[in-house]
Formats: sequence, structure tokens, C-alpha cells
Amino acid sequence: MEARAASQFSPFSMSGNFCSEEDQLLEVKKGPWTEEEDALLLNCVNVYGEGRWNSIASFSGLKRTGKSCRLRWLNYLRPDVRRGNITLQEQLLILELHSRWGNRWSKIAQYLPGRTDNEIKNYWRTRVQKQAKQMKCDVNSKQFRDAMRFVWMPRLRERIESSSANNASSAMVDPINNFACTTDHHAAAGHPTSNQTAYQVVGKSGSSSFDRSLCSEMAIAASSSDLSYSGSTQGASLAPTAWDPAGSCCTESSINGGGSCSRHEGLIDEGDLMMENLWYDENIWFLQQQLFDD
DNA sequence: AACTCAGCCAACCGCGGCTTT
DNA sequence: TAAAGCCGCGGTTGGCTGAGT
Repeated sequence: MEARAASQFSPFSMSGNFCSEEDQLLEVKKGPWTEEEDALLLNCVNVYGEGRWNSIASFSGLKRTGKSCRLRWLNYLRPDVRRGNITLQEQLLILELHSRWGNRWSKIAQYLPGRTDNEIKNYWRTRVQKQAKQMKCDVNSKQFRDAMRFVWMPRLRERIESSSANNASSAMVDPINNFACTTDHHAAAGHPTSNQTAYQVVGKSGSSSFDRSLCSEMAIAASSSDLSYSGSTQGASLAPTAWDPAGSCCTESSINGGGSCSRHEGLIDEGDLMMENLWYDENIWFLQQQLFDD
């Protein structure tokens, strides 16, 4: 990405990146950062420390605003920034925390060490909101939140458990007092299965319009639809996330393209798990039926 | 091979709150 | 106490990439 940015805006064309006439007068540069700029900013932060971004912007000689410097530091240059796929644990945590705090990205990010609010926000928008769109309901609707709580999150927990069972040494570490493992409001001891979780939630809260049979059926739908892709590399590349319902498992394209889908119960390695689809067509179909019935 | 499109992510923008003067 | 400046947050956008046609 950085190479990408660097090639896009070579130092020799920097003068071309001033957006407005006003920016040109003030010599404010916008757009992707170059390696030189990164080095300069890094050096300045090492010298002056974090904070006082406007001062850093002017001391550094960078033709950037303090805001831009801060953003670049927080989202990219900070030494503890984690890169790579959002893990299942992180996904679950994001869902949990979002259900509690909503779009408080920076607050959520505090519980995901190394992840930035921007990254989490992007994850939410690209993955989770896509699911809502496919279910033809609003991401903030009760239906969608229920779907997350009663199907997706239990399903994620199952995946995490089976993953950690397969890798005995990689027990799930919960950063905030088992928040992710048990869901506090569910008050479920241990790590319930999706069925258990659904019943516990409904039985305990009593406030949800998600009835017992619905939960049960959803859980059955979720657990019985353990379809995972096996076959061509094309299929593998079609599975971008653990969420994506249309992109990964048994999509029309993968089937038509000669890939094979199979139900399986067995060992799934972490890499496959990351890519595996948790939300399958039949789950979506089932939920949509429920939503329309409402 | 060329084109289109969707996904993804880095970066920008606007706004509100806090701090300083 | 009011005004100005700064910082941080959440929403939005622009552009690259890769898959599909």
C-alpha cells in the first residue's frame, strides 16, 4: 500500500497534490503519504512525542496539517499497529462491543490492541453492513441486531471454540473479563453452544421478541448449514471473510465454476477458519422468512 | 486482452468538546 | 466569561486491486 502510495505521488509531483487554490497558497499537501513524509513524521514524533500535532506539522517541514499527521501516525506509523485479517476473536469482540456502544469506534478500538478505530469502522462498514444489506434490513434494526446476537455471535463462538480445541495451546484470551466469551448480558457461564446461548438469552431477558422457536430454528439452521468450501483455488479466493455470505461458500460462481461444496465436520485450520463463511444462504433465507413474517 | 464492477482501505472532512488565553 | 485554537471522533470519499465477463 505504501509502495502504492509512493508510486502514485512521487516527491517530484508533490506540488500537484495541493487541492484548492487556498491550499496551494497555504501549501497544504493532501493525499497519500510518501515514504519520505513517513520518515519525517516518524522522526518528529520520536523527538517531540505524540500530541501537539499542529506543532509537529510545522516543525517537521511537512506540508501537512496537524490533523493529517495525527491520522497518519495513529493509523499507520504507530509501532503497535497490527496489520492483517481481523481474527474471529476480534470479530466477536467487535460485534459484542458494537452492540453495547454503537458506533463508538475509538472506544471499541481500545479493547482491540493494535487495531485502529478506522480499521474497525471499515470492517463494520464493509462486512457487517453488507450482511444487513443482503438481508434487506437496516443494520440498526432490531431484527438485524437479533440476528447478530442469536445466530452470528453464537456461531462465531463455536468457531472460536473449535479452533482453540484444534489448537489446544491457543486458548482464547478475553481482554475484558470474558466479555467476548460469555456476553455479560447473557450471563452464560462457560461457552454455550448456539442453542444454549439462544435459550439462555431469551429465557433470561424476556424482553426480546425473538421467541424460543425462532431461536431454536435459527440455531438449527446455523448449525446444520455447516457448508464449507473445498476444491479449487478459485473458491478459496472467493471467500474474503468469515462473514461474507455471498462471497465465499457455495456461491453460484464457485459452483458453476467447477468448485465443489461439501458438508463436513472436521478439522479446520486457522487460516481456513478465517476465510470461512459463517453466514450461509440457508441462514439468510431463514432469517428473511422470519423478518418478512414480522 | 480489455473492460466493468465490487471490495477494501487510507485519507479527508466536518463537527463537537476540551483547553488555553 | 468569551473567543480562539487544538484535538479526537465518526462519516464519507477516492482510488487501487482483483475477480468476473
